Amino acid sequence: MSDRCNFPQLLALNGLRPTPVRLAVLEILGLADRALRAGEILESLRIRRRVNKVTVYRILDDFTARGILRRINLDDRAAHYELACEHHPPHPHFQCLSCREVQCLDPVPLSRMWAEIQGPLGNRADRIDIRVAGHCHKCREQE
Amino acid sequence: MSDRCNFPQLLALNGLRPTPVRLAVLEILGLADRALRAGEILESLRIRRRVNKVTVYRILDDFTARGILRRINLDDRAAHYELACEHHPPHPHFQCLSCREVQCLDPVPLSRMWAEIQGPLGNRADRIDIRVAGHCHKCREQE
DNA sequence: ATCATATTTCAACTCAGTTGCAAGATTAGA
DNA sequence: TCTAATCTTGCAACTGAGTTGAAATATGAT
Repeated sequence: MSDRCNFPQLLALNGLRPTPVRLAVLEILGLADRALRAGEILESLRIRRRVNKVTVYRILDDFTARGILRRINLDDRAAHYELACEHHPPHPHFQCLSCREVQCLDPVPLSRMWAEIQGPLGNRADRIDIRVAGHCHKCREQE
Repeated sequence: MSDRCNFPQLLALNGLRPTPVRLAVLEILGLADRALRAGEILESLRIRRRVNKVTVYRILDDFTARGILRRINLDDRAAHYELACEHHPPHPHFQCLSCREVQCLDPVPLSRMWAEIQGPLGNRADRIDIRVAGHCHKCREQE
């Protein structure tokens, strides 16, 4: 992802200054192969620089409101975040009930999903979050 | 639901005593037409009797672990709970982004959903939570 | 009735996030 | 350049939701 998105430009398009913390948040999420918790992002940031958690929470909220990030709610108490650029469309998440690890699954078009669900006539679906809870192949082997 | 489930029997099947708090939790959820937050359940309980929140959290955790209840995570921070008896199978939830109201949608079989998603080979899906965010017909009319 | 176990309570705590306001950085205008 | 307005970050203190450990109470079995 990070190799495909121009983060300074992305920020400029949103009228935001390319500050070190903002860029670092995007880079960390760009390099991750899974959705990260705010705490994980904060930890990564602190390896490089001194950052306050409030700053990170505010950046994450702001980015989510602008559609730069997607916030996903898994079973854990903490929300997870991932990039929401065109190279990374919405997709289901798989969470293993043994090791708690999160995997991103292939995207399913919203229209097909909405047809499958047969949502109430007149309602409009803007987003469909799908969370699969189960057991990953690694944990299943160990049983 | 409540007219179809025998709560004392349900508890007995799970080796649990039919205590007033446990029964009241089930009755409250049985009468609700939507998933409730722990706080809402606690509030309802306190109309009838003096109950400690820890008791309620422990009962909700225990019931969820035993499969008597389902815990669902919507966009709000607090988890929501609903009865998980055979008369009330898992189903997608629709949450309106304008009025925040939650609607229960018709159930979709797990196997069909898992096939649709094409989850990774070797992984086993135990549960699929689907949350649709959008705009309900009532709010769309007002636009 | 006595004892073991199950259930509920209490106080204190954690974790994830939020608030208000101060301090520092950046940009635009005089 | 200096200054003011604005944007961004930091700090301390707080909230809401849930958890912990241990004590108190209730219930069931003998």
